[in-house]
Amino acid sequence: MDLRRLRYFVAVAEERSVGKAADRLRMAQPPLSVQIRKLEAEIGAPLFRRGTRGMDLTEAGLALLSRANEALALANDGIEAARAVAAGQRGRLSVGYMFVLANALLPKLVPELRKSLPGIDLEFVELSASTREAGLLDRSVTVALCMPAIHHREIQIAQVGAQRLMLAVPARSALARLSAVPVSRLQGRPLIALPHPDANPASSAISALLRRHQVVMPIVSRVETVHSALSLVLAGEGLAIVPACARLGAPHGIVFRPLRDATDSIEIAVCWRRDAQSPLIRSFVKCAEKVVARM
Amino acid sequence: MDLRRLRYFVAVAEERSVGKAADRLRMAQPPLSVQIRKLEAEIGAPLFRRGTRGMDLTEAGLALLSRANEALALANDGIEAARAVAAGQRGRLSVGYMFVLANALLPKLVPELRKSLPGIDLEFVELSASTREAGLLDRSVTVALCMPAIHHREIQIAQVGAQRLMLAVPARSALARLSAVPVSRLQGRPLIALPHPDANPASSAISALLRRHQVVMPIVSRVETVHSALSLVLAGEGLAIVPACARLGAPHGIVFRPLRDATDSIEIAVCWRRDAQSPLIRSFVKCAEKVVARM
DNA sequence: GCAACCCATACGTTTTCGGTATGCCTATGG
DNA sequence: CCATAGGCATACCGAAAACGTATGGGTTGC
Repeated sequence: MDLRRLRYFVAVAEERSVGKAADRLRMAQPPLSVQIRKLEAEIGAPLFRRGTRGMDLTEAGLALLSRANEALALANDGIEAARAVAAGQRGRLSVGYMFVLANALLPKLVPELRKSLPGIDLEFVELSASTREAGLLDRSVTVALCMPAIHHREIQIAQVGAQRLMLAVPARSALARLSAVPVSRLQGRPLIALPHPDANPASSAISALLRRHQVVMPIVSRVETVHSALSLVLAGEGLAIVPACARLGAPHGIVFRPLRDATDSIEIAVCWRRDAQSPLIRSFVKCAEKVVARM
Repeated sequence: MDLRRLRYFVAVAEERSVGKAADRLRMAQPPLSVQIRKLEAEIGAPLFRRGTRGMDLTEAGLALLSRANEALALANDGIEAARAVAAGQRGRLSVGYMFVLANALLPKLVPELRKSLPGIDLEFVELSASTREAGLLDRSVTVALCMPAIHHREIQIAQVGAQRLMLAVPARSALARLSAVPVSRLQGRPLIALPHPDANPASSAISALLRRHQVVMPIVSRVETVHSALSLVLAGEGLAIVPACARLGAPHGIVFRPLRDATDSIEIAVCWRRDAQSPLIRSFVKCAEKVVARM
């Protein structure tokens, strides 16, 4: 069953003439005549009545015509759809994000994406530090908004911005009275830490900052998310060093102070599988850059 | 755009492997690999991710897959439908009939057709003596139940029965008292005639009968249909010679009497275009014969 | 480090398709 | 009644596409 034959058949049926159809198809009349007869042979019944004034569909031919048209349309539609998806004009984009970025980014990012990527079905999935890598690798998300980036052989990164590190302290703490806290003042104070540096470079940025200032903070707890850290700060367990955007959505009773003499920051990055590189992802990165820039 | 390529594509997508798909398609692996790449070249984007453990659909491939499946199904469906129509297992049959036969035949014919031709859309169209031929020639009806048959170069005939000619007289007429009327008693009586013999052989059967008995009946009216003739008989305009089946549905006040010494009859025939010959028509003829036999 | 698996490439053979030339049939017109 | 024109079918040839076999390269797994 060849789609070309169906196309030829439709042309002949519509023109009611082999010659006219051959003209429309930019081919000679004899081979078209042959193809029509081959189609009839394949079906086992005549599709046309040959008259002296042209060809006329039989009932069997009429039965074939409508479906042949639909089949042709569907096949064309299929390749067009595939092209559109490949070009990033249509398709699905599953956006993973870390909760600490949600309040700061999503309210502006989502409308921006809907505007920049019309025709794309968007899905948003919250990722945790421990699942974000797997989510990309098993393709359950197409892109991930991470802080910091995921470093992995299969994963590509585009940094779209950065967040300064700030100190989170209880509002009634003595440190809260300072407009900016010198790093040296942290010496010996208990730290609520994010996952171990080996697994999470965010935490490693904090370690590097402390090490550079030769400050030691004993780790009293390790938590999975920034907001869990803030909860423990509020509970008086210790202090936390977190990206600035964590202020949004932070519980009452916590205040954020810049660290004097420290401009360290954590990168905000878009991450995706190398082999999933596509125009859609490029567009997403552009959107993310734009939104982060005016964050 | 070749349907074969789509079939190959679907096989590879389902088997997630060129080798397995080639096996299923009963072909070697290399040409299948080539065809897939040609399809990708035609679309302008990769449809599969090649891994070391086989092939995996990309988003573009996924977009194509569903429509490719539908297109394949439609194409198959189309050729199956065409075959079914050609075999008379599906399709449309437009049945023309003359009103004089309707009361006698249709109540039994319609259920018989629905039973014998399941899957066929039936349509019933009343034909007049003057339009029945055109109805067949322009294919607005597929078959025509006629009395008598249509004689035409393009039209084929199957006689399925015959109806004796009977005399139609007003109930209060003197002739109505006879159980059978000798043809000689018709001498000189006014006749309500059907269309001229040249155009209508039914009328010519009546002429032949009268001529054979050397009886002359002056023609007082010519009417289009048998039932119009009966109306004029009831009005006292004259007598009519009509097929026996005209009794069914005849107005009150008319009686029908056999003609003594005359066994003349008019054929009931199924007529159809020669070039529309089909299993469906053969089945229809069989049904008509069966129904007419027990009429 | 070798075997197994899987896809890609190369090349020769076969099938299929398209073009040209031509024939047959029917309608039309002088 | 013959001639012409229009339309489809057939025959033959050259070109393109597809298929099979042989083979290469990369990765996984024992």
